[in-house]
Amino acid sequence: MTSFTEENYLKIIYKLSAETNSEVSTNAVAELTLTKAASVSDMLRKLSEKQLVKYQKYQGVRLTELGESVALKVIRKHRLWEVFLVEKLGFNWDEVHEIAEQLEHIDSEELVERLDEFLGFPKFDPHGDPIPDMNGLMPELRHQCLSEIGIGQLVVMVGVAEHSAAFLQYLAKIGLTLGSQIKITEFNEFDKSLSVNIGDNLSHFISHEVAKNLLVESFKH
Amino acid sequence: MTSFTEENYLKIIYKLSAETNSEVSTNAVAELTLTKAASVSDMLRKLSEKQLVKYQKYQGVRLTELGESVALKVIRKHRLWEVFLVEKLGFNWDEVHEIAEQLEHIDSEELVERLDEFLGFPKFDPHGDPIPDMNGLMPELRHQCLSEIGIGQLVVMVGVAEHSAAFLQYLAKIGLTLGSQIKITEFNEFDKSLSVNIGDNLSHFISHEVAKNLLVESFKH
DNA sequence: ATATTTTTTTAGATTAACCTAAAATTTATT
DNA sequence: AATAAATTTTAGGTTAATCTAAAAAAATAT
Repeated sequence: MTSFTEENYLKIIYKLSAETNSEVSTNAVAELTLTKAASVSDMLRKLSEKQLVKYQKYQGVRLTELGESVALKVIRKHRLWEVFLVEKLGFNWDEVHEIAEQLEHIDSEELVERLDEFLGFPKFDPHGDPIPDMNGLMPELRHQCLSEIGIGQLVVMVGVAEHSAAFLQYLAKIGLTLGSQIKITEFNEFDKSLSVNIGDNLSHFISHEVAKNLLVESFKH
Repeated sequence: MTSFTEENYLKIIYKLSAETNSEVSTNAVAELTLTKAASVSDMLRKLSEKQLVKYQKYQGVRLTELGESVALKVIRKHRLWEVFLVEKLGFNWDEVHEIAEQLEHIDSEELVERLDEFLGFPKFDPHGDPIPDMNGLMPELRHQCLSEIGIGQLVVMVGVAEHSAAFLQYLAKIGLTLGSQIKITEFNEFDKSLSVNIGDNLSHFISHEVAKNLLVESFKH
């Protein structure tokens, strides 16, 4: 029904319009699909014919309900496979993206639902990203960026807003993983950098750039 | 390096030449790839340029060492994923083929080796087919067809020579699975049909057609 | 040994997904 | 508001994998 390539376009349009909450530009799609704008134009016309997107020439694109449900199914598969790779096969969280990019296109509803059950119906993937259910419903999120948290507050790391292997490896190196407890001990006005306690003892310096990409929730005992 | 399609051709050429132990004909390949002979000719020329097969026009095709190693890697992945689907996700043995046909093309050595370990380094898939190791080495086989076994001998079912869902479901229905103990109690000359005891009690009629497709080993206590 | 049939290959098209270069449209700047 | 700049689309081409129809080679039968 939908090809590997079409699914990638839908997934990327979904992500871009989730960020901006409005029409997505041809160039933005071209950048993430690693193709040229001309190719994107072609594909948008085709996806539009298939009722997967709403597309007006020169006016950007957005997903239809149908397109969104396809995108969410791909995202569901991607995140479930990431859980499998980390929880069952012992991969690190910075090693699973490329493999999941392939696995997300395996076409079998039965497989997805059995995998979900096998994994214990996880609500979040190894990066803290929410896993939509079979109807495309996302678990509720109430995270904030670490950069928005005040001094003294105790929070728990629940996700990352940036997924590059380099960033993920850096976090692992300084002892930050999902579930880590963080308390801000110092805030430096001039560069917005932070000093934090990670867990009980480790004290660490965290740049604003990093803090912006750390998703946290207030600690619940 | 090798495309999805190329891998399928190599896999099919491997299977056909394992059966006949000689050059494989264009038509035979066309039948299994569900394409036309003309398409196969094209692809064989291409695979030949890539040193994956040895191909002389009008003289059939066989795999090179390189081609065989690619084919064996695909077969390894197919069979490991089948074990995963049955052992971990609870699929029946007649439901896994199509899904494994997709999973076998996922490209990650690391994934295959970790999956192998996760599954406990199985030597056979859910149909009793041998799983080549990472170097393409197959576990040794010493099975016979049930049709070659004499009256009174106690054997264990270790595989099937036919993989259709219909056949597999039939076996499940009469209580035959890998590991079943079988003793032939009667042989009927005129149609070569058998009466057998399955396990301790079940007595069953088995046609020659079915017996030919049941792989057994003599029972070891 | 020649003729017929079958198999295989070549020639020429098609489709999906991409490309470059040129044209059209929108956005930004004076 | 008119022009310049940026973005987007169209036009025309390429590649991988397929097809049909016709030609060539091999196998079979008289």
